[in-house]
Amino acid sequence: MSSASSGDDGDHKAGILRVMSSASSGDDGDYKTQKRNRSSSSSEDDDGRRLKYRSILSADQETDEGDNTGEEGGGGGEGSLKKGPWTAAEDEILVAHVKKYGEGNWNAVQKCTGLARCGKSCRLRWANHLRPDLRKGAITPEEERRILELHLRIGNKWAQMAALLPGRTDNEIKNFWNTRLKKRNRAKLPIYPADISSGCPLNGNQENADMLTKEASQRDETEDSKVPEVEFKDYKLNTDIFPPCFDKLIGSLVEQDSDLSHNTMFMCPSKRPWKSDMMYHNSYGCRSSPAAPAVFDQFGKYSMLPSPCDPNLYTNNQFHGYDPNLVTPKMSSFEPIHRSIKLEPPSHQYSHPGDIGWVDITPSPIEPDQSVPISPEISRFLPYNHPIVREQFSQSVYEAARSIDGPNSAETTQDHDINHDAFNQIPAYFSSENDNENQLDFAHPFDVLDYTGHREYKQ
DNA sequence: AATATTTACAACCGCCTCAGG
DNA sequence: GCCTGAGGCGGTTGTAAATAT
Repeated sequence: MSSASSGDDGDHKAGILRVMSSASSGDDGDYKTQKRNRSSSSSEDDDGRRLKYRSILSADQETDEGDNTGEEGGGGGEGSLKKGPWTAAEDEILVAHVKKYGEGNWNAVQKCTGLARCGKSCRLRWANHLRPDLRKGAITPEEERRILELHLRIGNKWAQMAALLPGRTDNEIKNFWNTRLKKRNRAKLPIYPADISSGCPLNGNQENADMLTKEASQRDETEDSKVPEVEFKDYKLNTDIFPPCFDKLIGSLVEQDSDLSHNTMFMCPSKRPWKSDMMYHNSYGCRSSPAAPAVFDQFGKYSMLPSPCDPNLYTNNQFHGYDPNLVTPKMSSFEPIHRSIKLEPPSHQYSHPGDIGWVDITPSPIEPDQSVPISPEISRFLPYNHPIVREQFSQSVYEAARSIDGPNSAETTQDHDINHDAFNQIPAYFSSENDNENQLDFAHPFDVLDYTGHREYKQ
């Protein structure tokens, strides 16, 4: 303990220095890491904080312990289940029980051991603290990046994130995220660093979540609890599908409007997955189809483009494209959300400003006679990465951008700094007929162009 | 030194899904 | 189809410690 505290001292100062310097640089800093390291270094096997917590609460705990022993004898009645911090003795009992009977059937713990804890509490205690495969200590920079990327993709799906971060618990990740969010909110920093927000698909997406679930289960099957480092790097636009300008485009959307990028647009809209839903809201609060086009190649798979929203949705400061039914004002106690939002199942409607009722935003089905950017016989059945398709698609995007910004601003496609309005014209794919998930991998870039009706490029 | 604020973390709560009867 | 219990998940709260003022 004494050695730990002397070590703490050094860390302490280093921590302060680092905080100070990082604060001025606007960086997140390692304050938390320092603090956590200190905490975890005080105890190898258990986290120091909990020990301190326990000792501080000793008076209370003593009586509890007494109650426990007395309870077993005195038989605490039904309703006398204990709450609050777990004691070492309770931990021992629970561990012994799990060793003997395995996980599950948590309600039996109380009956078998006399432990005055409800099944839920036992499960939580085991899962978050007693499991042997838990990874103690601070969240590493790699893990942090991973968390950011995952959150960007799937939102507040802590359990799914935990499945992809071996040794970390959903609670841990959630706490980490909330603290981080609060901090960055206060500092008026964007939630996601630019390199992540511009390189990752957007969250709140069921496909992403499902994909990650599969990923996690595959990881479970195949082993090893180490997250391959390669997954932390090189997130980039899938240029097999989209021209490089899209990278800028999406990045610029995130970056240019800090108000948009700050909180709202990436909040996960749903508390629960809706497995049966074929239509999903993306991070813009708009519905998307599972068959929406693949854009990014993270994890070697594809994610989704923003689904077709009314371009007007993006032009207002209030960002009306966000379905007010999707996020809750009680999202958290520290008000990370600035706008009126709530968590409810995805609606197939969105509230139009000024409208009392609801407006169905279901796009009209694409009419075959009007939506043929290029010969459908060719483009629609060519592979998405076919050179012809790529070339023509690239040209189409260029033309689309030109049509918005005018011919004078028509630099090269790659250099063109597509502005917010231009983004509104980004074609988004939508088809209620293409519900087959397999379609995802074959979503055709030109399908994307149909929706917005940019047909100038039609040859 | 005292007080206020921030941070990290554990634990609980309520809701949900699912399986079994 | 309904009910019930178990388990899972995400949101929230409470607390000590660390840090700032």
